[in-house]
Amino acid sequence: MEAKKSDLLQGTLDLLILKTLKPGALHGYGIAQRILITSRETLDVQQGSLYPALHRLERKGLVESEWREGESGRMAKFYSLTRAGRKQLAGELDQWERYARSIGWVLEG
Amino acid sequence: MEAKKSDLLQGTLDLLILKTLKPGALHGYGIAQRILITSRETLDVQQGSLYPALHRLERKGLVESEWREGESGRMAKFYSLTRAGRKQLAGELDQWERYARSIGWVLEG
DNA sequence: TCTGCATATGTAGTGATTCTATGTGTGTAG
DNA sequence: CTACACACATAGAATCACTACATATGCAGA
Repeated sequence: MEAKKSDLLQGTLDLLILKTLKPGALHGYGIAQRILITSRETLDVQQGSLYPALHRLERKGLVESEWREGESGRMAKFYSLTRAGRKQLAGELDQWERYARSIGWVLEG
Repeated sequence: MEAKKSDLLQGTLDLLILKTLKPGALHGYGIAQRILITSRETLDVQQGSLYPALHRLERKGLVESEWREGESGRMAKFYSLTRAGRKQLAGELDQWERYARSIGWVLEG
């Protein structure tokens, strides 16, 4: 119903998630927090975007999940990269760089 | 039916078009050519994306159009930026830069 | 001549993805 | 005992780029 001021560009969320999982497993909530921090409070991933994205990535075999107890003593679903996920991350990193460079050329052009 | 490997990230097409129109009026086909050239053959805007985008921008009052004879002696619809369009362009340029920087932080983080 | 190609505009339908809004439940601090 | 941060999830709406298709013109070459 509302303005849909799309915080994230479509297609970049997967990249952010995969990159955030690279150092090690994290639960969904933690992924969003990590992205918020590393982006210096500029990228706030909404829960309604995050969880569907994680399920999508899992369905594609890029991440896998496991329920474990977190540091807070609470159960949470920890996601980690699969081998395919690491490969996908490398590809998406490259894609992003090439894309940003292309846009840059047009904006300077 | 097909893989939907989305050449362009959603939301960046308007920016590319507005930027391309900044130096002066161009017809749709010419805009796509210009983007292809300035992006060094990396961004190929499809017709099915281009024309809806132009109509969208016109409906929003960011560009205006006029049928004129082109250099080829053929009639074509020339688009040019409105004042609102120039303002929008400035905003989108800024947004893109901030967004790309944010992504960069996460990817380095 | 006529055949094809680059030019030029457009629509319909599909698919992918992010958003808002909402719902559930737990552990802890005041 | 009451908030609040944590933690997961889905439904529905909106946006937007893509494929595929339809139409038409001017010119070059066979």
